[in-house]
Amino acid sequence: MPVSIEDVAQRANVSISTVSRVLNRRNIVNDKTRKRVELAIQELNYRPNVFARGLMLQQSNILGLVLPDLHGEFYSEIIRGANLKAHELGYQLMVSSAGGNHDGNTVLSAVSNHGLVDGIVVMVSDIDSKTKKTLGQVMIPFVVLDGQVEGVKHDSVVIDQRHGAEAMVKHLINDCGAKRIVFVGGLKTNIDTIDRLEAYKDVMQRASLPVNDDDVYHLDFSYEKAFQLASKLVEDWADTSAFVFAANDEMAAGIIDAAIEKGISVPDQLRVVGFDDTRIAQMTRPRLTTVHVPMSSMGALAVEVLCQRLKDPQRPPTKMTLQSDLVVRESCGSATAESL
Amino acid sequence: MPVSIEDVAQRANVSISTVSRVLNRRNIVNDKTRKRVELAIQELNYRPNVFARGLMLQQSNILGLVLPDLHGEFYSEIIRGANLKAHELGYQLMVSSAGGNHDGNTVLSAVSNHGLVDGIVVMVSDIDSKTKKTLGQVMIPFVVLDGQVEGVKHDSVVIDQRHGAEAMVKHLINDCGAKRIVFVGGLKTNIDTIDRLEAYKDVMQRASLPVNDDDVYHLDFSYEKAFQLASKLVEDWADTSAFVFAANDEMAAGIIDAAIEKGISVPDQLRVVGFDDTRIAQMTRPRLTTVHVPMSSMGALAVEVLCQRLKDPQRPPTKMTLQSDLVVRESCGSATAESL
DNA sequence: TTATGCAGTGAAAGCGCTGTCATATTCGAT
DNA sequence: ATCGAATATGACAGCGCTTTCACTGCATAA
Repeated sequence: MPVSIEDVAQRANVSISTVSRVLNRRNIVNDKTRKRVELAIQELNYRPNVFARGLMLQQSNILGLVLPDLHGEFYSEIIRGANLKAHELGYQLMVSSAGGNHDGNTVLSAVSNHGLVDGIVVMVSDIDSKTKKTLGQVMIPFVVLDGQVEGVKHDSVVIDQRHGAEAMVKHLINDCGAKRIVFVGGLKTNIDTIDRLEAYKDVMQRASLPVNDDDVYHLDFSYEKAFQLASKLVEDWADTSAFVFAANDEMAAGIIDAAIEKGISVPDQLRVVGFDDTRIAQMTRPRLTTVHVPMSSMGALAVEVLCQRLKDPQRPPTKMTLQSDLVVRESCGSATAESL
Repeated sequence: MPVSIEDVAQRANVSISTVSRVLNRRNIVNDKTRKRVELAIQELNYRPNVFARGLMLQQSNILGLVLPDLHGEFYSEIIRGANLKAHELGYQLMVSSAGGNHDGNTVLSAVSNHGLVDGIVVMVSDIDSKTKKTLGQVMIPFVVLDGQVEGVKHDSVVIDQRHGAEAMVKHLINDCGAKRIVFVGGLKTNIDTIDRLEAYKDVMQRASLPVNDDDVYHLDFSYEKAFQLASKLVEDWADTSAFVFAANDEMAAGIIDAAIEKGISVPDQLRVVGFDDTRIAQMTRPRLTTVHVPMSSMGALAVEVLCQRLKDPQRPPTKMTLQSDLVVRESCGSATAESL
């Protein structure tokens, strides 16, 4: 049933070599012959077999995208950006989640060493994940999204989280008059959490404000956990005029909702800010002051860098940095709220 | 650099046939020989080349997932469910968006006719999309998610939207005392919109309530559009005690926010309900009464059905139906709100 | 003894393609 | 007429694998 290059050759009355030449636009094929071949291709609706081609060329035009998880808007946007750019550059995208109940390594090494994909974009959000070790063994080009892997040469695309995080904390202190800021992060080993927490501590110290370890919480980025935590603590926070800096928008939303449930008004009695600037940030009331992270750009840029490496394997490792920016809305009680 | 079956054969001192036999666990290989081969495989960290294998076997263990769009939590959850199930069954998933500025057909036919994927799951949300026509030409097994394609035999996984939609409208009328319900849908040609609108009209008529065409709006499922529309109409709606039935949660959220902005209280002065039961539904205040659609199950089930078809190409076309259920929260003003 | 069967293995034929090399044709210049 | 170069095409090897078929021993049956 599947039509092969042989069929096309027969119909066009040429050899398969000529058909191949037409397909690959390599050497010049006589105009008339080319027309004939192209017609045959069209009539038979012929598509070159990817496997045969891959076998010869040792490449597939498929890129792998391995994320820690597929849950939520954050990853969804990365996928979207990556997918768009991949197609733009003539590649297909294969998405995998390293997490879940599956062993990330399995997936990763399966995908990469199979020779199926030409290169991969990996997001490593956990500081000592096994994924990192596995990456050391990966024989194909890969770019690390939002992280670094020691001892292995690779390209990377990172977000300058510090910039946004620092701007946020400064804003809370200088413009909103914060004296106490509670930090609600993700897991202790999570790279993003670490970066954001450090920025928070730095700015606090520079502003001569105390950094109380009791004011640092490590959850799992989920709405529910944040809601639960806040349900217990929100009254105390409000009483002490504390600000809450959540490491993502979802947790910020959970905290706001917990506050509302306790009859505490945000931002009048409690100020809460988030991180990421997902659409959630615009859906909470009050809308979230947050740090904008260009998620789909991350995906797109990572794919782009990967493709460049594929084109030129010799180029020195690149590290691209994307900026994160403070977005001021209402949840921090600041006067300078942007309009919708 | 890449180690081939040849290398393994040499190291184990056997022919490649034997190595292949060990790999495929087909004919019985002598225990001792097998051990030797397995050792060699391990020592060399050998992985069969996917292309060579695909070329012989005419199959790749890759499944395609083609969605109308990759934006938002709805699709993200489908991907997640599909991905998990695919890995569970030993397949890789390739995700494509038919939408965007890319021609869905191109992607679809490229993916399918290339012979790269063994089968595809396609979501066709537009009633007369070109995708449908393209599907007619697809030569590999495919399952349609949330739709039907006339004239072509295929499996499908659908959501019984009517059930949920009817339950919703009945609830609004019977339990909440709605006399006028405004319907805010997606595009006129969108399958889901059509289903939900029909259910809405049916129930309205059966309840002897007027269905005013002016009360039916067609937007694009986005928060922003819904917000804009509601900003103009929300006061009129509130004055006439209208209920708003939005065809997804995002639009419902936009409408609620527009109302709040105009100083109209939800659910006291205006009642708004959504559809899908994405996480957004729990993040709005008041939380959304909505219809739960099992998104990740959709993805998983579609993959499962596809794999069954792959195993048994002869089996008659299946149509699996997933249920949608009313979830009552606060935004409809009903007394029977569930707790968080 | 010769025939028969069977477990275990190797040789070799492709799968559909690309790319190298050889061959055929044409044309301008000797 | 003869040659060289340029142009256009075909024959064929080989990518790494699976699978068929043939072959080798060795045990059992006739």
